[in-house]
Amino acid sequence: MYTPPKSKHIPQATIKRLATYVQVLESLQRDNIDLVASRPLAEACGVQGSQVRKDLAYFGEFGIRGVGYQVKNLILAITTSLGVDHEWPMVLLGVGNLGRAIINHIGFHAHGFRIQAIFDCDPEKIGKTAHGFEILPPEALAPIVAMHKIEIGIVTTKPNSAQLAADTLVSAGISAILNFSPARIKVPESIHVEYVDFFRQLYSLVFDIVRDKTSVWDDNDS
Amino acid sequence: MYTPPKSKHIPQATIKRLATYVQVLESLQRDNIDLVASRPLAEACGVQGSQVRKDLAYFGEFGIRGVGYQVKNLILAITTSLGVDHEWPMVLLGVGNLGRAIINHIGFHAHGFRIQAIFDCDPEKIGKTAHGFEILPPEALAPIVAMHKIEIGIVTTKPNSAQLAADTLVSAGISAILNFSPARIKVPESIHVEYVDFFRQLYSLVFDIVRDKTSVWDDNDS
DNA sequence: CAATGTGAAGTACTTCACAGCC
DNA sequence: GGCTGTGAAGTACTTCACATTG
Repeated sequence: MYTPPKSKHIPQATIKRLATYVQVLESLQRDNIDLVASRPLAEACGVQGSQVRKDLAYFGEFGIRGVGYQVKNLILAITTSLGVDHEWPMVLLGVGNLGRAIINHIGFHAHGFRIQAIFDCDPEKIGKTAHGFEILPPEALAPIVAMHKIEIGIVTTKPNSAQLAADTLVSAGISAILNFSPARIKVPESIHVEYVDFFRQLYSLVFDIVRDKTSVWDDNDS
Repeated sequence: MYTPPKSKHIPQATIKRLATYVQVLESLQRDNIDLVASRPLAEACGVQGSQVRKDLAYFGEFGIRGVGYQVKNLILAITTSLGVDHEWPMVLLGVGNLGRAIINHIGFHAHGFRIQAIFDCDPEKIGKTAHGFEILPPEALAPIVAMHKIEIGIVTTKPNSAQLAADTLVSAGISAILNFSPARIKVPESIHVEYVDFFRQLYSLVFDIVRDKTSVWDDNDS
């Protein structure tokens, strides 16, 4: 059951961190730890204790003063607050290497993100199967989205097909897109898009490495 | 050749955006566009024009007033500033589905990120090949890292092996880790880590979808 | 008495607005 | 005339510090 958040605006950064908290809490659960304070939880996530408490406070009071948080309770509180406490069927467009890896990604299923059907434009691929799914043509998308009330579409096409895939998803009635292709896409205001682009992170790592090296050389004047 | 940045501190967010700018600039280049102003570039990246100009200003003056930026020039200026204008050899630990997809990921090679060798702990896998690479045992890591002066390691193991993989990389002398496994890892201060975790983004999409729905119901009082 | 929940203070990032230049 | 480069103003997020409570 969904409980509305206490506060009106919640930072994007908070939502992303909450996902991390769940990840760490689940690993604590596997180790049979059922109580945790904000500080150790925060440390495992690479943030401050006060950050954890503030993030949670946007949604309610889930802790016990002087004690901490019950792991099981807190996982449920966060997943319920975010809306990830039930199944989310999804469709995937673009059955290349990356697409196949995503289809097979075990973690999805365990967290309620279930791929319902997969699609590709390539006539060579249509009709064949990948990890037990029949590869369908784009025309088959809209009825499946409607029938299963699917709201999330995954794009794993090559960059030059990403916009077409996005357009197809939008006209099929999807409301959010997870884009793995290294291309920006244009969609109506009302559609939510997230980009999974590890080049951003690789660039960031390289910059950090280079910065480290140069700061060793010139640690003299300003 | 590397030019040091004009300013001392540069926001992480700026670095990540610069990677996006390069991506969009490269697609402009493919369309034979060789001049672009901050505004249209910014729109394609989903940010403000002033943001683009400020981000670039951290590193120098690359534009022509009244005109805009030369696409080719700007790509070079950004890649040089970040240190991604030359090859970065990498190693990969964990040859499962995801690992194989990453090895085969064509974009890496095109951007100078070259996988040099791949490793796995599973005796069943060691000695076999994946996409033309022989799967090596962890013991072989340190000498290869040293020989090729490798600084970046990719972790694509299952979550319960991620810490072991990270420890192996650190003791082999790596200085940055790109972690695809859905587990937090502990490393010394001096090691840079970036997490590629699309659950964060999926959670964020779900929250946006749910928020949209509820805000339609209660658009009355505060 | 230990750890939460939270206003208030601090910091970091973004946008504005316009002078400077092509 | 149009667009860059940039201080100054604004906004958003993070951390502090402490009153509160099991």
